Amino acid sequence: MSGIRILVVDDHAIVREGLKALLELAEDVEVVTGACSSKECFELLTKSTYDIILMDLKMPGIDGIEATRLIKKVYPQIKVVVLTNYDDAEYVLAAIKAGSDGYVLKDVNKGDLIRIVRTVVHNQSFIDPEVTGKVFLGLKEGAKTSSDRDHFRSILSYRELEILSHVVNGMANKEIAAAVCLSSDTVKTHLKKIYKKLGVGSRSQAIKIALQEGLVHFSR
Amino acid sequence: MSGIRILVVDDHAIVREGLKALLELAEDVEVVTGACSSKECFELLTKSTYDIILMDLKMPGIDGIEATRLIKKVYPQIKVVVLTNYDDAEYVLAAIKAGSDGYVLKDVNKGDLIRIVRTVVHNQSFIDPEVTGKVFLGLKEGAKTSSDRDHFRSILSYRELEILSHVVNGMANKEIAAAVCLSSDTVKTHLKKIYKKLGVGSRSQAIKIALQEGLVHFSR
DNA sequence: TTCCAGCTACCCCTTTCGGGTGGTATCATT
DNA sequence: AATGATACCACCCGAAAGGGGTAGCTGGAA
Repeated sequence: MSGIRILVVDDHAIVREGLKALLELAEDVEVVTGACSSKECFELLTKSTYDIILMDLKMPGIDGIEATRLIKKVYPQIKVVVLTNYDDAEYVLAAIKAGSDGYVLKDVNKGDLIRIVRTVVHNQSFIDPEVTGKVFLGLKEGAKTSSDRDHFRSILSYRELEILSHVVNGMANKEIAAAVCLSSDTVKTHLKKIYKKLGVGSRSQAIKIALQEGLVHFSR
Repeated sequence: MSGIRILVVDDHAIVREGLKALLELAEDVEVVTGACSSKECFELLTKSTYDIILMDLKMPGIDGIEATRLIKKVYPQIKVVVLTNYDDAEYVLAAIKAGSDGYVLKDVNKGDLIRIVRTVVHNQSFIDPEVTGKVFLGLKEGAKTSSDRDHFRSILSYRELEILSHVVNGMANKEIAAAVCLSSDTVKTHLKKIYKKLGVGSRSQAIKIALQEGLVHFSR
């Protein structure tokens, strides 16, 4: 049988060429072609056929999600694996809804990547374990365009967010108490709840989550 | 004459392996090694020597600017080329101030990349034409840029930055001690110095400064 | 009505942090 | 030989933070 025909779509030449070099090390890979944009990708698809497409998300013009949707509409038999830096539930869900057959973070190692390509070509979809947790969280909260951010927003009360924002901005409990006119004991009580809700055990971990999820921001 | 010894520092295996595959196509390239972090980069530098380092900017822990500055401090003869997606004047300027010998965007094509490597190794610095315009613009816009950042960067030692990055990522002193193989008393000593240098009095304030000034980043 | 979530405040107790001081060792520079 | 910067370790002490629990007060939902 002939090998796997792969098309790499990424606006960075280094990633394209790098992936090409890597994937062609595998003996069952027949041809790897690169496209620098969704547009070029479509042009190539009219000229030749491929078994699988590795698709970047962030690209000038039509992005990877949109491109995936269009490809699966016209060529449903071609597998599309999204290969990206972003692990937000939003992106993963969007990619899946767009019909992609896989979602892999760019920090995958090369052996895994080749295995994943083979897996997907054999009609099994694949989602990077790094992101599955986030996806399930997002799905549980409403199966809409929900993200972790919405999740945490909905479980932290206004008062808690207020206090959390002061914590993020480097204030001590006593200072927070003065700022919001509470006893510092009450601030501590709120913080205990915040930590429990965020699943952390310290101020600095709470700060990390709060900033990563965009719950609060630095106030200059 | 022996070939050019290259070290690639990037947290993405694909980029590392890709660059390696690409660069080794050149006949005058002797060895290309990959490092996934600034930390690993420093470790490799103690074991072997390189002519040139291709350095990513955005990395967990100590970032590329910081790493460049520390490398040029200890090994001024090694060339450092920043290889990144970002074309902001700020980054370019920071890279230059940190002592880098080149600044190249990741969408460079492979032929150019190899030529640039040779150019830099022969003591000529190189800035991607794509970004030079922006830099001049940025310079004209106002020399106000981020002098604070440069200030802090230059006064924190490698060890201090390493510990600070763990703090930012939510670790307690005891955990940091275990992670970097120190006594927790030593970690505390370092932290006291860090606070003094940053002009803060607590962990959370240090986190805020560190993130705002871009001294360290979250590691996923 | 009852029930619950949110907000407030206090208790006790342990661990962690931060400041201060002291010391040793290394290395490059002076 | 001396100096300064860096890294390392140790002790003390008081302050801050964190974990547990209890409890009164609201207002809205079941």
